[in-house]
Parts: sequence; structure tokens; C-alpha cells
Amino acid sequence: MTAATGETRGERKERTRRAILDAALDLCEDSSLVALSLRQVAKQVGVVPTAFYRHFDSIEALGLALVDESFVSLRAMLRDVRRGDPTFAAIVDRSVDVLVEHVRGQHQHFAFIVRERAAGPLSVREEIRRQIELFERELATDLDQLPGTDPWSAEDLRSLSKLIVGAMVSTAEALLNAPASHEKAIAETARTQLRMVLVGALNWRSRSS
Amino acid sequence: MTAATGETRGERKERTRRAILDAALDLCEDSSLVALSLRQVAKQVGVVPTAFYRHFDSIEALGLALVDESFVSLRAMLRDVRRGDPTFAAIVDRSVDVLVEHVRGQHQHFAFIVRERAAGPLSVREEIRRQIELFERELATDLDQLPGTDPWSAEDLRSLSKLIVGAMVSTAEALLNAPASHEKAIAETARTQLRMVLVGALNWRSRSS
DNA sequence: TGTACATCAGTGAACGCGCGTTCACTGATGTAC
DNA sequence: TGTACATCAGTGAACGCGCGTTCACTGATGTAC
Repeated sequence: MTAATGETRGERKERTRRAILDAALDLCEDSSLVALSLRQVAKQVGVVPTAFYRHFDSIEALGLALVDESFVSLRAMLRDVRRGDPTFAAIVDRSVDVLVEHVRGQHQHFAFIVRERAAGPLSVREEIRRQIELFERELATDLDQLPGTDPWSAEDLRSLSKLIVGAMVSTAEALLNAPASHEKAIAETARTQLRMVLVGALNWRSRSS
Repeated sequence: MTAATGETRGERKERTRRAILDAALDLCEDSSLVALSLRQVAKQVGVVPTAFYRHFDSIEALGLALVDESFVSLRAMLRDVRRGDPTFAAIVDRSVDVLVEHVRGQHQHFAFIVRERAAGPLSVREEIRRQIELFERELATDLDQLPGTDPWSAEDLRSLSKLIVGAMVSTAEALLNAPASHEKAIAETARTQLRMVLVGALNWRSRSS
């Protein structure tokens, strides 16, 4: 890290930390955190390997920091969805639009979570799973407050929200792996899926109760 | 590999190859193929590192072989589902039962696919994606032949089958990551989800057409 | 304001280790006659 | 059936390399007076 005038020591340290996080996101993009070395990261940042330890204890600790900041952008996404008209049709369209937009804008964070969720170091996998479960619970609460959902049981709400979160994760994966030209088709598929799920949930419950 | 009487050279070679595949499945179980070394595999098999090259060009080539054999067990699963009563209710129950049973029996293969799908070497990821897409297409064909699905468009069929395959993958992930005691609850959630999806698909289509 | 001292982000040499790959080899199994 | 030769799964030494981690260090920034 080169010095720059007018920066405090703290600011410079934060700048290096940021550079380490960015380098890690970048370097593990086509393998995984478990195949990323501290030396690769240091090299990309332009710092001696041992300087890494001034910021993180290990690659695993760096991974946990990346999980945290990735979920900040996911939460920003959810805030966008909650804002506005709470009818089913509006929610579906808005959810898909917001997902597509955020995957485009936060490509690296989404790719990181999708990848490390299955393959990262144990503590990273656990933290991601914990955070996704949190989303499922929040979504269940949101669904509970919509009109027409009163007679659903708590278990059905959880099942439904797991299904929706799962479909959203699949959609994000598809967006990440397909060229930009497929974006519209993937979004349309996601809309169809969400509509099927919501209509199904409504009809099924009203049938059996 | 120790010699054993009554074995041909070919049989012995096949036995070592099998041992290499098993060792790889075992060793990458809690990280990923991209963090697995040829020397670790050779050590676990009880063979000198260079002997590895008699069987595979690289860990990546070994990975592709593992993808192939993992999908053999997945195809066996699908055959089980297709057999028997083709009503919706029966299909849902049978699908979930068969999935739970196969995940239990083929734990390592499922875990391998779920993990390397997101984090494996590029060629391995591509092959897994290709195979899953194949499943989605086959499922779309199967759904097309069920009663009550005649008016669905080809796109809707694909969206629906992607949704179902995605839900099945999520269920497999949940089974892999949870203790055996949660098995029943996860299966019940999966049944609820599949019923919601099928009822939704039927009602939605009959509405808009 | 200037001075003396403390802090601490980043340096650079050194370590032992596991890595993939090369190469020439061994010796049991297989084959042709 | 026995003999001579070919095949080839597995061996073992060697290589250069990148790894994580230790340690004593430097020198700019920050702080107390």
C-alpha cells in the first residue's frame, strides 16, 4: 500500500483492509475460499504476505467478514422489496426486478455466497446457512401479514418461505452462470415460478381447511 | 495396493481405480475438489503419488469421473420415481420417499454434486450443470404426459420443472446438512412444497387460459 | 509551538512442508510360439 | 507344456515452487507534555 497525503493511519489501514477483501472476492471467484492462499491475496493487494496478519487471523476469518458484508447487500435488497404495494402480483414483479438488479450490481457478493454456502470452510458454511435461515423466518413473518394467509399454519408458512427463498437462490445462480442476454428469460421464468407457488399456496390451503 | 491371488492384472487395476475414486469422495467431503491434492488421495489409497497417473490425468479428470458415477445413482433414483401410480398425490409421496432414501444411501455422491456444482473446477461445474438441465428437460416431458397438463405451454413446463428440481436439490441439501433426526420434518416440508407447487401450477394455468 | 516517546502497518529473511510432475526402474502378469 | 519376450501397475528419487508462520526490524504517524 502506497502512502497518500491527508490520510490518517486508521484511514490507511481501512483502505488496505478493503483492498484485501476485494482481492479475496476477486481471486476466489472461480474456485473457492478453501483453495485461496494468503500469499495470493497479499500479492494482488501489493503488500508483503505477513502484512495480512495485521488485518485477519486467517483466510477463514477473512471469509466470515466477506459473509457479513455480502449479507448487508442482500438485506438492502430485501428492504427494496418490502417497500411499496403489498399485493401478490406487485410483490412478485418487484421481487424479481430487484433480484435481477442486485445480482447484476453485487455480482461478486452473490457468487461468493452461492459458492461458499456449499464449499467454504465449515464456519463460513455455518454462518451462511444461519443467515439464510434468518431470511426464511423474516419472509414467513412478512407472508403472515399479507391478506388471505390467515388460516395457514406456522409449518406451512415456513415450508412456503423455504420454497420461495430456494427459488430465489436458484434464480440468482442462473443469472450468475448465464450470459447477460438470458437475463430477461430467466426473470420471466422466476416470475412464472413465484406466481405458481403463491397461487398454489392460496388454493391448497383454502381447499384443505 | 496389495496383491491378491486369483486376480487378473485388469481386475487389480480396476480395484485401485475404485479405491482412488472412493478416497477422493471421502477426502473432499468437507472442503472441495479444488482443495484436494493428488498426494492426499495417493496416501489414503496406500499407493505412491506417481501411481495416480496410471488412472487419471489430473484431479480434474478424476472429478469428471465422479460426476458421471454420481449421476448414475441419481438416474437410478428417477427410475424409482417413474415406476408406479402416476397420480399427483402418489408422485409427490413417492418422489419424496425415494429422495430421502437415496440421499441416505448415496450420501457421498449427493454431497459431491451439491458442493462441486458451485465450487468445483470449471469443467466439473459445467458437466454437473449440463446433467441437471437434462433432468429438467426429462421432468418436463414426464409432466407433459400427466393428465390435466395439456394446456400448459412449453415455457411454463420448463419453469415448473426447474422449480421442482430446485426444490428437490434444496431438500437434498437440507437432508445432507441436518442430523438424521430431522429427516421426517424435512420430508414433510418437501411434501408440502411439492403439493403447493402442483396445485398452484394446475390452478394458475386453468385460470389464465 | 516544539520535543521526546509510543504505537503499529508494513518489511524482509528464514523455516520446514506438501505440492505436481519428470524420470528411469522393477517385477509380476500376460502372450506368442 | 515350457520358454522367451512384451506389457504395464506401481516404485522411489529428485526437482523447483508456493505455502503458512516466526521473528526482529523500520519508519511514518500519533500522543503527552
